[in-house]
Amino acid sequence: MGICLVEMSMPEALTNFCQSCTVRNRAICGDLHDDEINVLNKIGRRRWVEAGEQVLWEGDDAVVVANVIEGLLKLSTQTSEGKEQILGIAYPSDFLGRPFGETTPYGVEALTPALVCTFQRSDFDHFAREHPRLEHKLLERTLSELDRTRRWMLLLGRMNAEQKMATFLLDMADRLVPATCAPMPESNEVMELPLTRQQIADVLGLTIETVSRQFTKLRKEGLIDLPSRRDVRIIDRAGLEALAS
Amino acid sequence: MGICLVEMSMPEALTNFCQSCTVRNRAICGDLHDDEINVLNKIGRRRWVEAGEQVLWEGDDAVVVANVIEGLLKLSTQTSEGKEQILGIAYPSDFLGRPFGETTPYGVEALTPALVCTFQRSDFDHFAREHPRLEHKLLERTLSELDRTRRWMLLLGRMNAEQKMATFLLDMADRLVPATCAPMPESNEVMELPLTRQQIADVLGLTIETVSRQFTKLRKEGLIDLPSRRDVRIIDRAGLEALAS
DNA sequence: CGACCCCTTGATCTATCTCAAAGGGGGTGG
DNA sequence: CCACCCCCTTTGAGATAGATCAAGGGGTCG
Repeated sequence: MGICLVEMSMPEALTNFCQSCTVRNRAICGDLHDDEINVLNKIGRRRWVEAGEQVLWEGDDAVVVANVIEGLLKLSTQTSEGKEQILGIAYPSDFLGRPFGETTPYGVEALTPALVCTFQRSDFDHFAREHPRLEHKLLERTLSELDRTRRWMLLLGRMNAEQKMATFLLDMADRLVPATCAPMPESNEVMELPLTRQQIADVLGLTIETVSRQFTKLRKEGLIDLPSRRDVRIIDRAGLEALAS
Repeated sequence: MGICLVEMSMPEALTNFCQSCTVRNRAICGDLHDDEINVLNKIGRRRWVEAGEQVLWEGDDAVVVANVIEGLLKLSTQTSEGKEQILGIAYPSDFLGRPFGETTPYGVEALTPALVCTFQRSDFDHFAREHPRLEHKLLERTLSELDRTRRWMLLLGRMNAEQKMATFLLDMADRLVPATCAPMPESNEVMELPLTRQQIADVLGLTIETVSRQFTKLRKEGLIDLPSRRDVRIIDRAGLEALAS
């Protein structure tokens, strides 16, 4: 569908990152003209974060927002007792943080090494208000994210463990494809999960043991294969879809 | 906080509803100038819907969007087996529907008699793209709604029935106040729930029996009083907050 | 007055959680 | 290169919160 460029290793001395940004066409900056991009480039800063590194802290004053350029991150929050709920996974071109807000409403942590393009929120807010095309892109993205989040509410509130797992696996299979430049959904392709069993549990509102048992169950039923801890091969997509219903 | 006008019963012969709209200052049209409002007024249509009446159907082509002027509505979706999950409650000044999208992602049904200001989505999209101030308001509203929805994910995924109920009651107490023009949170004020027990269950991802038992439990513990089916008096707000944690 | 709907309460069942212990797999240090 | 260790995962056994099934109560409306 979209053009999927291989990242060029540019000499980092080049100051205008945006010109060579691999996600520019998909991210919210995609509709800006070159002169506008140049202004945005001046207020943004690229940063690599390691897997496991925290990028945004829940409850902090919302001082930075960011665009994901490469890698995967998780958005999460927790109860006062420390039970975690993962609110979503951020993929390349996704937007992070809370523009026009006082506090960051969720924590963000890298699941893989990730490259993010960060902005001071005040700079970003100011720029956005002056560039309706950027605000429009952000609006479309936020509306889509709201739809996705609401669909996940149905999973959390009304599905059993089996339905949750099937839905999760299909969702990952769909979303991981564009993120990894893979060809079209070869149903029997192996996908590498960016999440541990515990993190999958935190996405689905389950415990790690239940997730593990469901993996085993789906494998024994011949719907999936588990070549290694992190890898899953979907053998019977239609079967999973029937479970996810 | 905000000014809370008593709705004037205007002669409906007046064609420019916007000029006297009780939610105009709070809704997304709030920042428009008079001439812009006049254009918007021409493409919008006011409509009363009865309690129980469906306004938007999940999965339909997204042909209309709307603003809530008066009354309360529920947004909901369901599993293929028919289990319902309520995704949120829409209050006066809230926005309904999916601008810039193909299909309506959730159903909308009035909980009370409600007055909505509807637009053909194509008209609205067109108008919005030409009026950045309106798009900005819509963006802010969508961002807030996303935050709220994500907070609810923590409830659905990681809270037990007691925590869900306490959180629900506190949330309703907070949100019902501005909607009903009541004075400041007189903690011992009775609030009239706009939801049946079944609908509360559908908000919280529980069954009606569990909701009923939790109501009884909270009443016996002296945290709330239940003067009638639909009425709740919060007796011990701090106690509820401790449970909601 | 009766029917209907919504709500409450009780009894039982079960999906999932909790607690516990035993595999691997991969990396590190000897 | 091997062995050990650590962490993640799997599996088992038992406990339990909430679901399910069932029955009865009470308010409201025709």
